[in-house]
Amino acid sequence: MKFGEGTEICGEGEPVEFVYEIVSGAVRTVKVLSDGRREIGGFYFAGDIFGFEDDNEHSLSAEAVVASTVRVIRRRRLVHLAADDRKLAEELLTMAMHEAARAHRHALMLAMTAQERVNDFVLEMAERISVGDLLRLPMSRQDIADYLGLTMETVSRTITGLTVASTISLPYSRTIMLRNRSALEQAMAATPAL
Amino acid sequence: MKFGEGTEICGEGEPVEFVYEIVSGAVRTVKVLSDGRREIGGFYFAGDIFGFEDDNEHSLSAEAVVASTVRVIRRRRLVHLAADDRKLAEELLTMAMHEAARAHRHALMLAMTAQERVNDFVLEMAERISVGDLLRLPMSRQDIADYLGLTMETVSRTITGLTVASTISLPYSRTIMLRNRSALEQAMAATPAL
DNA sequence: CGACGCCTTGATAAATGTCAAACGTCGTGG
DNA sequence: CCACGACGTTTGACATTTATCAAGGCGTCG
Repeated sequence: MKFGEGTEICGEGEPVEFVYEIVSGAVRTVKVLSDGRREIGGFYFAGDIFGFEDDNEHSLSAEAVVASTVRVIRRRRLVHLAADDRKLAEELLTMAMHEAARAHRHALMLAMTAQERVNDFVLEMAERISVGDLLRLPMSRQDIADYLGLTMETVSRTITGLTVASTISLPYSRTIMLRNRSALEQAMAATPAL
Repeated sequence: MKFGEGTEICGEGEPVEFVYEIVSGAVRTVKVLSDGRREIGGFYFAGDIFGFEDDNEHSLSAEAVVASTVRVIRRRRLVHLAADDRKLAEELLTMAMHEAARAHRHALMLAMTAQERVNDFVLEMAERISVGDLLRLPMSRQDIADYLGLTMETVSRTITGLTVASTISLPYSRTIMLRNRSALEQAMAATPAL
């Protein structure tokens, strides 16, 4: 199935009927609060699976960040298949644990400073969708801000700071050239304490 | 196995050899950054399972918040059993998805204001370990702060605010009487946007 | 060419963190 | 039994970070 930019793929509160695998494009999971604030739970790219939840309703809605094609699988069917296929069952478990790990990482990141969050974001995206040192972001500054729990302005200022420090360069606002990965990594205090 | 207060149950970076089920007590998962900041990934209580991760190493260490007894299970054994037991396999999957949901909720909470985080924390703990309207917290203010991404002082001030508003009362610093749950819930703007 | 949306930059305000001190509780020892 | 000391918590004054409000620039698409 295809979804245009900004289109809702599934809505918060809807029953979990399908699981989705992204063929191409990018998807964000979104929660909108009653006062208008918006939070993004995560971004998903080609090859990623989302919408696989245990509860009966989706806890977040999902929207296409850019025009995307998505493979839709019936949840019941998947669970049914897994009952007979040990390997598939293991894959599902692995996937769920990866999702948990990603959410945990997201949570830990949100407890850090704006600078660290942006650094972490750039590194995360670099791992997931960069081509060499070239990173093309499909999402807006507002999307990034809502994912990082910051404002668009703070994100923008922080990115500007990275270009000033020559850690990255920014040929277009959504294209990042990584010039100094170690500077990004090292600015992240995260270290296993001995 | 028994662990005394503050004891490490498993360390960050260690291989994932065991999975743990809490029989009694309380456990926190912890990450310490190189500059001394500490983050708490989650709290676990009697009946909860923790340490079930996919990667080869634990991403966080786990410590007993209070003296606790924990059942230790070999991870390999569990996976092996699940291969033959469809029901167990499903339970594991459900558990992993619940863990993911909890982490997602934690992340969304960290993007909110101090007031909302504390409200959410009180409600979460109320759901998990309160007896009626009486909530006895096993963890210190510092633990709460590290879980909420705030400072101890901010947590303390916010809790004081709740007592002033008669939303709760605080006979002892670690004992909370819930006087007005709806005030807590309503102060949380989280609503499915229509 | 013009208008619109997105991004950046600037000035100021609000929230939260930092540093420091006082308070209370609890356990210990006189 | 009371006094003391240690530790966790609360409170206060002030600093810093980030948000808010507002304006300007820049690129894109009609």
